[in-house]
Amino acid sequence: MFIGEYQHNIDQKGRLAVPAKFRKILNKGAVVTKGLDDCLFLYTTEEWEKLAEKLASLPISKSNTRSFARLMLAGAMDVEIDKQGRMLLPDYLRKYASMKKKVIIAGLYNRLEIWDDLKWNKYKKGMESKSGDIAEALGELGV
Amino acid sequence: MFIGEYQHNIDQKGRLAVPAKFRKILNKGAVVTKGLDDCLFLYTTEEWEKLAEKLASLPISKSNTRSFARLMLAGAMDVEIDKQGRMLLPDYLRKYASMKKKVIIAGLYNRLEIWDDLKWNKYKKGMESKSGDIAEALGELGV
DNA sequence: ATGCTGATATTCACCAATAAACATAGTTTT
DNA sequence: AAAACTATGTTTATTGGTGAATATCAGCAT
Repeated sequence: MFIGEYQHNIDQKGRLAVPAKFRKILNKGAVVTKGLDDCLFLYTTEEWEKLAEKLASLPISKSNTRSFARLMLAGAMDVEIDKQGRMLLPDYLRKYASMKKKVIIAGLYNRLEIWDDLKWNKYKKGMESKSGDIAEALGELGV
Repeated sequence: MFIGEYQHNIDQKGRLAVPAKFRKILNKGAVVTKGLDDCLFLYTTEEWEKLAEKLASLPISKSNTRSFARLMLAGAMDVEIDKQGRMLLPDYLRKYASMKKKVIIAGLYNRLEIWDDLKWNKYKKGMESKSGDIAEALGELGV
């Protein structure tokens, strides 16, 4: 499904061109929402509905699951891909993820993540320095 | 499956010709990922799917599994073998493995590894001098 | 050796995707 | 109603990916 890392620009009107290879699948409908680590999550409508149900069924008694569900559910917005393959990112989401112009679109199998490019690169640097742990984790997954 | 060591060149557009004997099997689709020791891993789509499913099913609520999945999934890219037997390596992966032009393609049974030739030769030298220790370690594994 | 075959390397030309500027229609404001 | 603004759509230029053609090289057979 979604895979890879892509760099794209947001235009003056707040529109973002999605990588050409993902357009077909996203044309049926997509949902953007506030993600974790200051990025945005983008799901197909289908995937989103699965997730939304899970979120809605979380125990409302626990304060942290409650706020996590709120973040994702209340922050969500359905977006359309226009004829040129762009989607309009609402202002409040662009602000949430502190996006200026250059953004990174990252494929994470069942979702896309949209990052401000500076944040992405910082995050990645931090991660790659820990690659020793990764080797071990890979072992556990049977690679 | 994959076996042998081959030296190939990356062309101006970032394309790499894969050894002719592997084309047939890779034609169905392949995935390149960030490997260990600054090289790239190349899997058949089939092999990759197994891993990706596992990664995607990790809980997104935990910060370290989240970043691990990000690194592996976003770091991967699905590639196609064109009619001339070449595949396009995305910029960010070539940078990751610090590849210029000459690269080594090494068969490791269920995956291919792609190395910058300089790194490969350094690495190999280091290994060969340690081969005594390695032999002992193998003994412990019962080989 | 010579010529043949298949594989790799390199170059050029074309087409599709992206970025950016511009145009239009529909709303809101005064 | 006119001006300004917003959202959406269109056009163009540039970039980069894709395909085709040619050249080079190695292995093999005659």
